[in-house]
This record gives sequence, C-alpha cells and structure tokens, in this order.
Amino acid sequence: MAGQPQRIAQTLRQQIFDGSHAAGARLAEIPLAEALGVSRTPVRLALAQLEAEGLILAAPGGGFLVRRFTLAEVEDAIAVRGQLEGMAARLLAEQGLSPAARHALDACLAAGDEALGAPTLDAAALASYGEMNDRLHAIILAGSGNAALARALGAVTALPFAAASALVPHEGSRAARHELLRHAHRQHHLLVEALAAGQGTRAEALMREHAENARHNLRLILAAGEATIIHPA
Amino acid sequence: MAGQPQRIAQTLRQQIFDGSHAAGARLAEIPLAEALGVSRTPVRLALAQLEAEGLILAAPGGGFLVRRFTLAEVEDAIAVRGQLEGMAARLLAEQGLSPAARHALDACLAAGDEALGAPTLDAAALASYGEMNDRLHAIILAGSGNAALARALGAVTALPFAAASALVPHEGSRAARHELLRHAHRQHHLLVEALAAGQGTRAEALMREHAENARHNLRLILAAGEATIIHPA
DNA sequence: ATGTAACGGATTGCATGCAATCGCCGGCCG
DNA sequence: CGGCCGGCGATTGCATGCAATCCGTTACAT
Repeated sequence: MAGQPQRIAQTLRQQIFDGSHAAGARLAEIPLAEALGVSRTPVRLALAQLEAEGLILAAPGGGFLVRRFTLAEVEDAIAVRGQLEGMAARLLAEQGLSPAARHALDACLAAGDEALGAPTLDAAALASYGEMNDRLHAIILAGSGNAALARALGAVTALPFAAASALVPHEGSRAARHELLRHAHRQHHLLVEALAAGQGTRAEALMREHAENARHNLRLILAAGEATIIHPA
Repeated sequence: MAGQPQRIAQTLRQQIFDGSHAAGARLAEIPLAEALGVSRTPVRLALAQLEAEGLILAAPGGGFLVRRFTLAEVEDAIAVRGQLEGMAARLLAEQGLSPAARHALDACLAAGDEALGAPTLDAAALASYGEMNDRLHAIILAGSGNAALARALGAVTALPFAAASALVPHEGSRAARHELLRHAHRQHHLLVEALAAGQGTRAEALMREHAENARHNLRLILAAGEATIIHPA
C-alpha cells in the first residue's frame, strides 16, 4: 500500500476535471481527508503533488485553490506540446526508424484506418482510436530516446485538454469531430512517411502542425459548453 | 515560517550539487531530520518535491536515492532547453519587441560587453556576466508570454548543468572559458538583432545553437573533474 | 557446506496531538 | 453611522506515536 498519496492525487485530478471541484474553489485538507476516509497527511502529500503539476495554487494564508485556466493558456500549452513532440519526431527521424518502431507505427496507422473507416463513429471505434493515438505518440516520444524531453512534455500535458489524448473525448458536433479525426490521422500517415524517410525537419513541422488539431478540438469543446475549468477569457 | 519544506529542499539541492550526498546515496528521513534540526514531516515534503524535480528517485522498499546523471542525459536536457528557448525567441520575434524589452536587452548586451572587455576575467566580471546572462534569458522567456513554456523549461533546467546559468561557474581552463563566453555573447548580439528585426525562424535557430554552448562547457567541466554527480557513461 | 526459514533491527508511512497563524465577526469608540 | 480593535473559530503546519513492512543476519536442517 505504498501509494496512498498517488491514489488520492488521481482522485482529486479526476474530480477537478469533471467539475466536482469548480475552478477557483478552495481545497481544504480536513474535508478532503474525511471525504476520502484517510488522514490529513497523505492528503497533504497529494496536494503538494498537484501543486507541482500546476493544477492547484497555494492560497494566501495556506490552503490551495483550484486553478482557473484561460483559453489562451491552454492554447499556449498546446503550442509547447507541438514544439516538444516536433523535436521528438525530428530526433527519431534523424537517428532512423528501427524495424520494430516502424512495425509498431504501421500497426497504429492500420488500427486508425480501421477505427475511422466506418461512416459514423461508435463508442468502441472512438475508444480504439484514442488508444491508438496515445500509443503512436508514445512510440515517437520513446523512440527519440530523450528522457528530458519526456519530462518536459509531462509538465505540459498535465494541463487539462493540452495532451494529445484530449482530442477524443468531447461530444460536441459528432460530424465535426469525425472530420477532425480523419484529418489528424491523415497527418499520422504523412508523419510516419517522413520518419521512415529520415526527413527530420519535415517530421518536426508535421508534428507541430498536428498539435494544432487540439486547438480546433478545444474550440469545439468550448462551443459545446463541456469544459468546466476552462475560461475563454 | 510558512516555508520550511522549501528551505529544506533548497538545502538538499545544494548538498546534492556540491557532493555532500553522492550520486546513488540513500537519503533516509531520520538522519536528514536530525541533521537539519526538524522533524520528519517537512523533510518528507521536501523529498517529495525533489522527486518531482527528478533529482532523486524513490527507492524500492521506500526511501530515496540520489539520482545519477549520465553525460548523455544532461546533453539531452540541454538540447531540450535549446528547443524551448528557441521557441520563446521565435514567439517574441513574431509578436515584436516592445520598446521596454528592446531597451532591457540592449542593457544586457552592454553589460556583457563591459564584463568581457578586459583581457582576463576576474571574479566580479564573471559574476556580472552570469547575472546578465540570467537576465537576458529571463527577458526572452517572459517576453514570449507563454506560461506553459516557462513551466516546461523549469522542468528541464532543474537538472544540474542544464540551465543557461550553468555556463559560468566552472574553473577548468580559464582561457577556454573566456573564449566560450565571448562566443556566447556574440550570439547574444545576433539574437537581439534577429528579435528586433522580427526574424522568428532566425532567432529560433540562433537560440537553439546558443544552447549548444552549454554542451561544450559541460565537457570542459568534466575534463576538469569538477562534476560530482555526472557520470560520463 | 549450502539453502531455507525465522528472528531482529531499522525505516517508512499514516494517524493524531498541539501550537501558531489567519480570517472573520461582533462590539466599541470616535 | 463608519471605522477600528479585540476576541473567537477554523485551518494549517510541524512534531510525535504506532503499526506494518522490508532488509540483513543467523541459526538450523538437509
């Protein structure tokens, strides 16, 4: 049972994302500890971790506040993700795709083609696409072989809706989402092509542009009114 | 007295950097608490923060180990810093230098010229250059107006010798260091020129290359045998 | 002699106690 | 009637207690 703070932090993250703790709300230790059935000590550890991730801010006079994110901040985070994932793609292209990596990426492309093939997306296909998307991005990141890059990326994708996996979940306009995913997956194909050809600069540019999809998706989400902690200031 | 964990974390960072805690050494709570004259609770908070920064790793069976950094890892971190600071420079160039920013950067350039002007560098000039260097990089980062970028950069420069300010401190060959600093400052001039001209891509490329100085400096440090936690594996 | 299993010490991790601090409300004075 | 001061409640932050776990050691059996 070595990970009680981890579990608590995950629970709080979830609750912040789904709106159980509204933006700007104060997080006090005692109510949280009671609600979760643990003591204040692990709760404090979890809060410290969330503060390090940037999800909450230390309040004047102690305690923490759920941070409010503006649309501009999330868009900035998405741009940084593009810059970092672009670097990963460039590094991978420059050092050459291993046969194993090539095979894994091709499998991702095929899985994406399969998931998006139907005229309309059902929940299973959507989940499948999301899993594939995560895997593809993870392969490129790992393939770059740069641990510092992974750390920096983690610091940025801790923000809600900044991660690549945030492409999928919204409900908004289903047709618009399908179109967006088709476009994104076409970019996946081009990206793998560039990686396999050792075209580092092209791979970097493609990946940077690929991240812009998240911006469009974010606007769809906001238009649908589903984001609870983003403020389009 | 609201920041005891912060103070402890800073002390531990210092002790890790100067070798008081060797790489691979185990950090136990009780000895640390006794040595610092505090209880185990704030020590635990400080250790959690250092773990989040990546300086220490959770050991199997509890406790923490001082992380060992290989030369390759630090070089990777430097490359990531170049990518991120390059982005900051590009953003700043694209949105245009404000008169205030232009003035502040010119002041940095002048201060650097002054510090490096003498045929040999004394300690005061070195400190002055270091302060100027920090300021210049901070101005560019702040000028980009991208908070996520600052966060990602912070995650990377937490590693020893990866930050821009790591250019200065080593003793090694004084002549080589002076030459390195002159070269770096010449790049500062070019960089400000590109920023003022709105040349985003040029500014980004210059900044990326500028970070490579840290790699050369790192090798000088290693050659002088001053790095205690870097392992040239 | 070697492998195994049980014992002992040490350390972590969580729970709780206690003092200090901060914000807030009511009352009092100008 | 408004502003200021004092006391009160709540909350944080640190210290310590206690149980659980893990590692190392040793004794024993094969």
